[in-house]
Amino acid sequence: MVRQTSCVMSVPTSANAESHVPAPWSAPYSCTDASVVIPGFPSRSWAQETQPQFWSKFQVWEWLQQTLDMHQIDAGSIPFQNFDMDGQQLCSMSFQDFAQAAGSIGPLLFQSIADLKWSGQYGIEIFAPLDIKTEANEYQCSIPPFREDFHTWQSTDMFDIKMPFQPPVTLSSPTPSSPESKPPQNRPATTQHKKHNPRGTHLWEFIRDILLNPDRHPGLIKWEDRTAGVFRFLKSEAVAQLWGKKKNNSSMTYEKLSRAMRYYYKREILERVDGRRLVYKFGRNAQGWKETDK
DNA sequence: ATCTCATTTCCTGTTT
DNA sequence: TAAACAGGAAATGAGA
Repeated sequence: MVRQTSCVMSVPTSANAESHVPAPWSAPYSCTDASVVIPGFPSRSWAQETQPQFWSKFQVWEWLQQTLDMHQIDAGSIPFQNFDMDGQQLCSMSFQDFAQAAGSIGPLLFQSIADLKWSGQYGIEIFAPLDIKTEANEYQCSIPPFREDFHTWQSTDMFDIKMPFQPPVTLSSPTPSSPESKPPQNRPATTQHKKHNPRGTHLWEFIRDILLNPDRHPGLIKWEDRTAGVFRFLKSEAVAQLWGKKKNNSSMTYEKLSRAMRYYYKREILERVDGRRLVYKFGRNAQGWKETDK
């Protein structure tokens, strides 16, 4: 019995700030208000959509994330907890408050909110990327082409292609594709060169490979801090579907994928990144992701 | 056949 | 309120 997954929202993305090639399946900001189009989609008033003073904490968080995305600012450079507030509180912040909360980025954020307040008041769409309905945008715009794309991947599985980091000679591990490899002395000779890796690629390697090949899957996952190994899912459900495709499992969801990701914390393949949704960090037992590993 | 491993599935509760 | 996060428990399936 397969539980049907409905359209699930991943973190809304601004236009792929990092990837120069726009995602073939996404025309994010050309999509119109999906609450009109999608039956059952929770409708919100226009004022609630556009005027920051109506935002929830979560929407404030979304705005923050997207504004940083837009300006290609490392999200780790500002303390998100300083913006743990709803839209009303946000709008009551002075220029100085922003400067205090976000340092040098404060003015930029202040300007962004000022623009939004103004555009909200007069009905002008200045901040197009702040489309709270990215969920619906993905439903409308992303999924169908995304599936088409699957067909192209089907025949040429990227993970069967030799990656720049793949050659074993470049890595210390005898089995570069396996994270948990222990020093060979503890393993029988027969298993030293062949890890228990029944399905070819582990999840964390799959994620890593997407990150290392952004042109192949633009807009799915992006580095937040390249050197520290911090990354963020932009299209969580799309990644899950891609993973499911690889595993021949059409019912894969981000919820299930994320459970597998959480198991990696204990094994130190991933480290927790607290307080930031859809953000993970490679741990000491993840290999092949560093720039120096190439 | 049995065991291990790496998920996958399902779940309840919590946080954002 | 929805989406994401946490993590327990059990199931699954492929390799050893």
